[in-house]
Formats: sequence, C-alpha cells, structure tokens
Amino acid sequence: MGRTPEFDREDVLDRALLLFWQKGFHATSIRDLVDVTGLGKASIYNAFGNKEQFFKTVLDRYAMQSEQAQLQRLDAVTPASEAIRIYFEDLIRFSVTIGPRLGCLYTNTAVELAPRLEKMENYLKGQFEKTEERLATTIRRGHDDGSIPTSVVPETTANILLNVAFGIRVQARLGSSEEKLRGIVEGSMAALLFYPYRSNLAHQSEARSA
Amino acid sequence: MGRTPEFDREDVLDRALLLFWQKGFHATSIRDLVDVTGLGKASIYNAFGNKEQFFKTVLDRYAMQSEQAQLQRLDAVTPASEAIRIYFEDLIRFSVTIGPRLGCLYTNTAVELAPRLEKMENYLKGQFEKTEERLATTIRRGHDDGSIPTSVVPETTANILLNVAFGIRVQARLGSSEEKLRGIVEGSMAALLFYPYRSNLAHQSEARSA
DNA sequence: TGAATTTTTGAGCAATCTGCCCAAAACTAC
DNA sequence: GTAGTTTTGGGCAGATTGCTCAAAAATTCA
Repeated sequence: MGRTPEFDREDVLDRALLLFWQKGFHATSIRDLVDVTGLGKASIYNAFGNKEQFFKTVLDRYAMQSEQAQLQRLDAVTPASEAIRIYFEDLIRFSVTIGPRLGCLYTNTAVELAPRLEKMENYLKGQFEKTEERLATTIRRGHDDGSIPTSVVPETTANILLNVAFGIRVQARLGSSEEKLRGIVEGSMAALLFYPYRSNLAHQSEARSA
Repeated sequence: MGRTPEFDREDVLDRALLLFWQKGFHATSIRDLVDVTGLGKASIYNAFGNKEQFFKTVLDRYAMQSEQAQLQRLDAVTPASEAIRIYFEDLIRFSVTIGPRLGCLYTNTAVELAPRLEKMENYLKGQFEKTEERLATTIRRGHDDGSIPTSVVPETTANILLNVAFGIRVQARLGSSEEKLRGIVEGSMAALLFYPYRSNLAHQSEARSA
C-alpha cells in the first residue's frame, strides 16, 4: 500500500557508497548525494533518515560487498597459505580496481572519524577483529595441512598480518600501484609465514648471531 | 614597525596543530580554531591566510616536530638494526603518547584528502619517500656493520617496513595500545630483518617444501 | 608630536549546510 | 470510484561555513 518508490534502493546505495568512499563523510554533502543518486532531498530523508543514518546504511552495504563477504569462502581454499594469499589478492583488487585511490571505506572512515569513533567503535572494530580471528584460524589450518610451519604463532602472526593489511589499504588510498602492493604482500608473507619466526623469544640476541 | 602581534605564533601553531591532528581538516572549523587559539577570526586570516594555507603551515610545523626531525639522528645509532628499532619506537611514542587516537597527521591527512590529493601530493608523498629511502640506507648500513644479513634486499625491505609503519600509524589512530603496537613492530622486524628472505625468488615453491 | 605601518576588533557578507515541512502526485487496498 | 498510504518536488528556517571590510589600537620611525 502506498506509492511505489521510483528508485532502485540498491542502486542508490551503491552510488552513495562510491561517493562516500571517494570523498569521505564530511566532504560529502546532502547536495552531492542528491546529484549522484538523482533523488530529491525529501526522498533521501524519507528513505534513509539523516546523513549519519544514511552513511551507516551505506557502511552496511559495503560490508556485504567487501572482504567480509569474500572472507568466508576462503575456508574452502587449500592449502591454507593460499587462502591467505587470496585474501590479500582480493584486498588489493577491491581497494584499487574499483576506482583509483579508494582504499578501504572502513579504514578511511575510522581514520577520518577517529575522535567521534566511540559511537561506531564496536561496529568498525568488530569488522577488523573478525578479520584477525579468521586469519588466525587459517594459520592454524595451515599447521594442519602443512602449508605453514607450526613455529608460526597464529595469534601474533594474524595480528601482524592485519597490520600489513592496514598498510595496504592506506597505500591503496594514496595511489600506490597494484604491482607495488602485490610486492609488499609477497614479501610480507614470505617473511612472516614461510620463514618462521618465534615472537616470544628475544630476537636481538639470536638475530645478531644469524 | 607596526603593531606588535599579541600572540605567540609558535604557540598558536601548536594549538592549531593538535586540533587539526585530532579532528582532521574538514571537521575543524574556523570557529574551532578561534576557540582553541584565542585569536579573532580576522587575526587568523591576517596572519595565516585562508583555512587551507593555515593547514599547510600547520603541516610544516608538524614536519619539524615529527619523525622527519628524529629520522636524521638515527644515522648516529649503531648498530643499524637498532636504528630501525628506535625509528619504530619513536613512531609509536609520537603516535600514541602525545594524545589518544592521534596517529600520524600526514597519514590522516592523506587518507582524508586523497581525492584532492594532487595538490599536495608532492608534499606528502615526498615525506614518505624520504622515510623509505632512509630506511633502505639504514639497511645497507646494517649490511656493513653486520647487524642485518646481506640477503635482506634494502629497497624491497624498506618498502615493506614503510608499509608496517603505515599500519602502525593507522592502528594508533584507531586506539590500539602501545604494547600491542610494540608487539607488531617486534614481530615484523624479526621476520623481515633477522630471518632473511629473498624477495626475488618465487617463494611458493620453496615455501611449500619448507 | 605626528606620520606610517601593522594588528586587532567587531560587524556582517554571501554562500552553503542540514533538516524538515507541506501540498500534490502516485500507488494499493477496499 | 474512494480512502489510506507513501513518494516526490519545492521551498523554508536556522545554523554554520569561509571570508572581508572599515575603523580602532598599538608600535616604530622621523
């Protein structure tokens, strides 16, 4: 009952998503959203509430399309080390191929809105923690299938890999080339996963002697 | 000749710096700057030009205080591996200790203003490239003094270390604890510098067999 | 003391912002 | 058709934005 909306909700969300992704939250005005979606102001407020609510809806939309969605299917990839490589491969593609200097919307948002982050802290932080846990799980799987040495500590290494991912996302935002990012991933994985290290040992002494 | 300014320029710049650092460029209004500096609107415009010029002046101020300044004295630290450790130590302290969730002003700015980055692209990118080059130089020095295995490729590894630094800066902005960041640095350095890897070899084949 | 120069001050500009309201249009259910 | 419901377009209100201008205050030099 009631009038049928003239717009395709998902299409509108995708357009708004790309704009927020490019320009960030503050630099994107309602006027910009009107222009890019083709909707009237009233339609936007009617359909999505105010700007902040709209943005949050867009974040949800992003979650569906982003790594979180792809992350699940990694469980099926063997060996586990290859799953991690594909995770980074997807991360790079998603951050660079869709558009130049996009990076990761979550990371961009977290950096831009860090001071007022307490509101959506659980939201964003949960996403990253989920990624980290899944990386740790994958490393454990790598212990089982033999693709990752058992000397690689899952939790610590997942933590470090997440940090690598943050770096990739930022550098993608800064315009680094796909090749350069791929090289970083290769080198990081080689060092972290394939040449085992023991994080709980004092590395200074043994390193010097190496 | 002329009336003496009533404010201390450096003090004003420091206050403005901290505000921009916390809130970012867009979220910081002239009104905010008036409040935090104690100057009148017109005084700000008279002394620093418009908002964008003011921000750029603040960036210069930041450069003097930030890692760039500390980076130079690292050449005196021996062994070279210890210089790299101190670089990260300083980075963490600077990103966390001064204030919560600050991170790195350059990185925050680059992420927030990525779309319009062409203007100050040379400015920011130059800073990061300078860091990367100095890391590479330090690694070469490590080859000489024996603190870093010669199998560690300077350029590639500097590239990856810079990526680690980006991750640290972002996670500092997101509120990660000093200890957590320190663990990431330790693990990354151990894997990258002390367990040598050879980035120009196909690591898949040899890794699998390891 | 008086002229020149610079900063401060306060008022105010034009433009934009978000958010909301209202009447008309369009659609569904009866 | 009629009633009820939702979308739509236009426009309004209040606040905020970045910014300017003219006059007053303070300092230096002659």
